Amino acid sequence: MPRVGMEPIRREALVKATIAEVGRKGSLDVTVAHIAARAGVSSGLAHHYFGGKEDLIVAAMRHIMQIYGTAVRDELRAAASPRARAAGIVRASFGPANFAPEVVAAWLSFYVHAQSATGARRLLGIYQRRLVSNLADALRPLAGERARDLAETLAALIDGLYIRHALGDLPDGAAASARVIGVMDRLLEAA
Amino acid sequence: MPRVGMEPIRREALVKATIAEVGRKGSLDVTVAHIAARAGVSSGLAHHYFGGKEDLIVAAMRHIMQIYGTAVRDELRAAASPRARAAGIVRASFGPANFAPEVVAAWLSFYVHAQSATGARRLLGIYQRRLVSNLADALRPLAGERARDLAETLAALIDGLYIRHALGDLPDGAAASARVIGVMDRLLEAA
Amino acid sequence: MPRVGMEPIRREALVKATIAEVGRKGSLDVTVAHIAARAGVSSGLAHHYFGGKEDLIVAAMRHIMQIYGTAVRDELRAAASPRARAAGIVRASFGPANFAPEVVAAWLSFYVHAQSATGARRLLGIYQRRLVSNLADALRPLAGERARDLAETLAALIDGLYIRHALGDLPDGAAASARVIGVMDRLLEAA
Amino acid sequence: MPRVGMEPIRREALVKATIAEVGRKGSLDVTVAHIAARAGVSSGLAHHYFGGKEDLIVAAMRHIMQIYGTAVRDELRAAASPRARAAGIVRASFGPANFAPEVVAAWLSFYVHAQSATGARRLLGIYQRRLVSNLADALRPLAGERARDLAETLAALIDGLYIRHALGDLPDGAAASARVIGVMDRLLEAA
DNA sequence: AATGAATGAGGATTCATTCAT
DNA sequence: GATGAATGAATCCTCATTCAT
Repeated sequence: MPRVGMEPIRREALVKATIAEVGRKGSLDVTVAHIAARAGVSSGLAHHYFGGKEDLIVAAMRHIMQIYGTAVRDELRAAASPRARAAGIVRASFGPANFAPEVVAAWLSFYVHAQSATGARRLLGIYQRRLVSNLADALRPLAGERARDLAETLAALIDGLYIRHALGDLPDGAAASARVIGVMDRLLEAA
Repeated sequence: MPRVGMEPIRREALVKATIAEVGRKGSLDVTVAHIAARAGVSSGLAHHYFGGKEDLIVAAMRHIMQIYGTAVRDELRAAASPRARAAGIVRASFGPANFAPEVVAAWLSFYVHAQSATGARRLLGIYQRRLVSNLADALRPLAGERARDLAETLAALIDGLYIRHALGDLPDGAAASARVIGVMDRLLEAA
Repeated sequence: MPRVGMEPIRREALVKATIAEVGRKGSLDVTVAHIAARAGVSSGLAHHYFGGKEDLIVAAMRHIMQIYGTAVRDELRAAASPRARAAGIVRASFGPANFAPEVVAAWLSFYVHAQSATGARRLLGIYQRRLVSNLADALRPLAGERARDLAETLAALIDGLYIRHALGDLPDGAAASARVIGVMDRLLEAA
Repeated sequence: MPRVGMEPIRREALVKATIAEVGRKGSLDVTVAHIAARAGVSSGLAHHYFGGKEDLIVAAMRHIMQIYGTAVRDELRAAASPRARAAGIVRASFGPANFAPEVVAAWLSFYVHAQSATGARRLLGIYQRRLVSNLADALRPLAGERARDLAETLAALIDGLYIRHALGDLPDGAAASARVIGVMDRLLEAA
């Protein structure tokens, strides 16, 4: 029963279904048919709106990154000091929206996918550079020219905790945040 | 022309071909036929020896982990102090055998695969726990009961640098080692 | 913005778009969506007016045949002698309206389609019989009872030159006409 | 039940099944599954041996052309005079192997396909040029420098009669041959 | 009159796996 | 010990067609 103005609704439903499906399966070996079914539409519609599976994947990545970007912005807005800004970025990385098991699983799948797909790689590169430069900007007042180096270390640590979370290791986002912030504090003191 | 005693030779060739192929492609979307061709045998033989693709994948993971295990043991044998032992483990992680681009790419693929395949997950769990306990053991004389926590942090940092390397970020293994060891030293001082 | 009296306009636009699209592609593997887009309407409208793709194809064939029929009538009207009448029919076959590359490509596609579609076959049969009887009528004063046979030969020759034109062989319509008329003259003399 | 040395047998069976299927349907809208079923194998095998549908089509064209080429060679070998050579080529074109309804239908489909597929077009170009030059060579002793022109006319006439046969017009190959040879004779006299 | 949302059947293609030799 | 012939399930994608608005 076609109604007008459905496009944005369908697109969003499909993107969310993609993330959910990839997250549940823990890999990109997911069929368009399943995604479409989960979104409550036919597989044909997924192709109609996105052109193909790859585009759907990329759209899902973009969506996940947008969620993360929003979380970062919210944390930054609420932060009063440089340290609070850095800590906020870390907390955003492990916030509920980002650190839900299926989202983490999807993230990890996208990382691997980026190794072979150009579009995905570009997208991920943007995210990674932004994470590092956000962190470096926040740390500059505290660490000066060491800020960049510190930011890179923290970014890597965040990614590493993500991986381990995806494989079922770590307890929760709060613990992960605390660990990264703890390391940050000690590395700042060590200067 | 079949000859006797070929089994171990074929098995190794297939395992190495699997790693090479997965590393080159950057994903497990690799055909048994390609792997077999690279190993110079028929695809039927791969099944004959390994039972199926999944088992071949697991064997390849095991092989990569053995290489890593050997590198760690070599480093530990040569180390004189607790700090040298910890640093050795880190260096083993980023040594040439482990940090070759295709090996890193394969590692990452295996990580994702472990999200959905039980056998792979179990194997990876063993590796991760061993890495952490190796590190913790080495650090105990220096950090006491904080050793475990520190080891977990360093393990996550190592994994994070791996990921970023896989996506083309970091320069080389030496730099990665230096970064981790630097963080380790400062965290030890901070106590 | 729907307006009244649009039907004939839409129909013609769709028919012309069909010919153009089939001609461009060189086959009936053309989507209704493409045709509709070229005609500046939605694909739904094409079905609304024609019922289905097949009917659209048949309408396009009919249109092409009408163009040809008009060209023949014009030539016949201007012809003074029997020979001029026959030559006129030939010239009409290779006139600009019929011998444009895309029209020739469409013709050929329709020929093949007629092998499997009844409606198309019937339509094409009408055209072929008319071509032959037009030619035979024109030639009767010159060739008597041999007229029919001669007409069949010339009709086949015309079709053959069409095919070769469609595949990029022949220079232009004038040369094709000249060739057929030359053959005709010699066959008439040979009596 | 795999046996060794099946490849040539399967290839031929698939090629013949392709011609039969295309001929029966009168178009290239034929599924690989149907072709494979007719050849008594799975659809996967068709891809295994030919790579894809298009390659299968091209192989079928090549096969049809080889049959024709053989028929021409046989006729030429048996011909004593220039005229007999030319007549032989014509007869080969309408011989039983070439003029069977399904073969003619396949030919016509290939003609159309050649409009859009490069490989098919190239192949058909070779056939067409060979037909013309074979004819021209045969006619040279009789028609001198008019041989080429005459050959082109006869080639077009042959193609035209093929089309009309495909659409159910003409009685049989003998009649078609007689018509072409008759035209040839009269055009030769007319010099 | 016209749209475009939506479907779903159908088809090419890939590939792990099996098995006779 | 080794091959490669063969299968068939699985999946992506296309597209004619329908229908509510």
